[in-house]
Amino acid sequence: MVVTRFAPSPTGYLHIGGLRTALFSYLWAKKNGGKFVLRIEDTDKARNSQEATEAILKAFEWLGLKHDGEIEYQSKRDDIYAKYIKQLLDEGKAYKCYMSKDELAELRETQMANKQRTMYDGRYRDFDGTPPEGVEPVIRIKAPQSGEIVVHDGVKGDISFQAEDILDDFIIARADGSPTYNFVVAIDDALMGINEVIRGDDHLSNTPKQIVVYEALGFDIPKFYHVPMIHNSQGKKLSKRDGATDVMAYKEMGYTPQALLNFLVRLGWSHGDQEIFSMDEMIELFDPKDINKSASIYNTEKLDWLNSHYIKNTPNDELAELLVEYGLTLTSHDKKEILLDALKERAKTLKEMASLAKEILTTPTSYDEKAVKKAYKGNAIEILNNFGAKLSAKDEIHLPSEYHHLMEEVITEMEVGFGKIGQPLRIALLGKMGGVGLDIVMAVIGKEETMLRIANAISANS
RNA sequence: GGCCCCGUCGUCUAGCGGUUAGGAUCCAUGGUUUUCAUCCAUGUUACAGGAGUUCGAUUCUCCUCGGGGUCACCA
Repeated sequence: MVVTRFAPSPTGYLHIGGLRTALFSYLWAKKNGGKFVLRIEDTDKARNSQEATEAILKAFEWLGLKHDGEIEYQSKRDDIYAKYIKQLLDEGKAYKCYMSKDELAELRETQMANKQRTMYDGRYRDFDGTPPEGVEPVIRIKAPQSGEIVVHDGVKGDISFQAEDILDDFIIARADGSPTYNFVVAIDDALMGINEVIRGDDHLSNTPKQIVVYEALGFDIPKFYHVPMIHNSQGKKLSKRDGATDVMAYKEMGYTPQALLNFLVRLGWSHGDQEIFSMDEMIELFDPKDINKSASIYNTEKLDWLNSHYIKNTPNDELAELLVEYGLTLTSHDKKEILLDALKERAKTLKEMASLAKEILTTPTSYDEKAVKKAYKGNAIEILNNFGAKLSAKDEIHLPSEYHHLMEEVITEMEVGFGKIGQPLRIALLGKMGGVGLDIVMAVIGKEETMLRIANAISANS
């Protein structure tokens, strides 16, 4: 069975990059009928927060990503880590190092001055004398000092590291006894049965260290897939400084989960020329072997396109429900079908859609000056009056086509072009140029409101 | 700086020795539209550079250049 995981550290909101690896992991587990584990890596007490964990969960909920089983918290697993630390100590695979932080810093400076690589010199590796007073030791693991470590990566291929280039006896437990990252990930992944690790390739250089832990403990090494980073427009790793990286900000901006997920799945992964993927298709077609080797630059042009695509293809009932979040309640509006049909063709986001709807539904209180100047000349008022009179005479009028017909009657009778009625009427109804078809606007707001707006405009602009 | 990874249109990407280098997005133009948008059509734009290997390289190898990641008692 394929078991994947997403293992964020709760230091902030869920960001775009994390979501993408989470999505990949999720899809791969689902495709294989496996499990997708969510593990909160909260070993750094100073930087973690409960709110951050909740923010991540909230984002998952919005996107419809469900983890399998209970959420695992590393902070609750101290005794497990302690057990393995003791085991390594007993087996002589790890040891106590009494070097102080100051000494370490000093060593590092010397090495830097000599242009050597900075690494622990192993001075306590085989120490059996009397430990210095007043220093709480850290625990270091005995890492191989020579030889080759090969990471079999499903995205990048086999990558080999020379132990002497990158390894030293790294710390697995701090002076206060708490275990460190590279130690606990390996243990957790092994114990939780995670056999396919999909994560950002910023972890690639950590992997040899984790392999050292796997081997010291005799655990099976999982299959790794290191996904290239998402870069900002400067070509650097995407960070919080780059603006909208918080997943929930996309909800606020009016993007749908589908669009965001579809956008993200295509960032660094592809399936031929296909651009649109439903969740089912993603699950069916996703395969980490098709993940790109190179980093991609984050750019929301395509997200906008996808979002409008999904808005166009969302049933109106569903749209009406989604729009409530954006301050638009029209579940009981009798013309909501007409309104939504017109709006979904032009809005790029749900937020935009809501504000467009509000513009239509609200009686204009002011008129765009330039547009008025242009439209209210000649016999514009006369035309409006004519139209108003014809509308007033109608007992029953509901459909856009009926309003359209009425407009046609006016232009035929007065021998003018469509623009002669369209422009002044548009300003009367909406206060400005541009926007939804007038017949639709009138059908949505109804006869009374239409007549009111025409009267308002005539008195304000004649 | 050491180590590691990467390099096809502006962007997301297809390509896996022989293609007029394809699609999408963006942009531009035209058509449709009372307006704006949608929609449709058309168009501009790419194999980082240099050596090899080969009958033939975007594709394989090496070098250069460029970009990125990582080097913590953070995760």
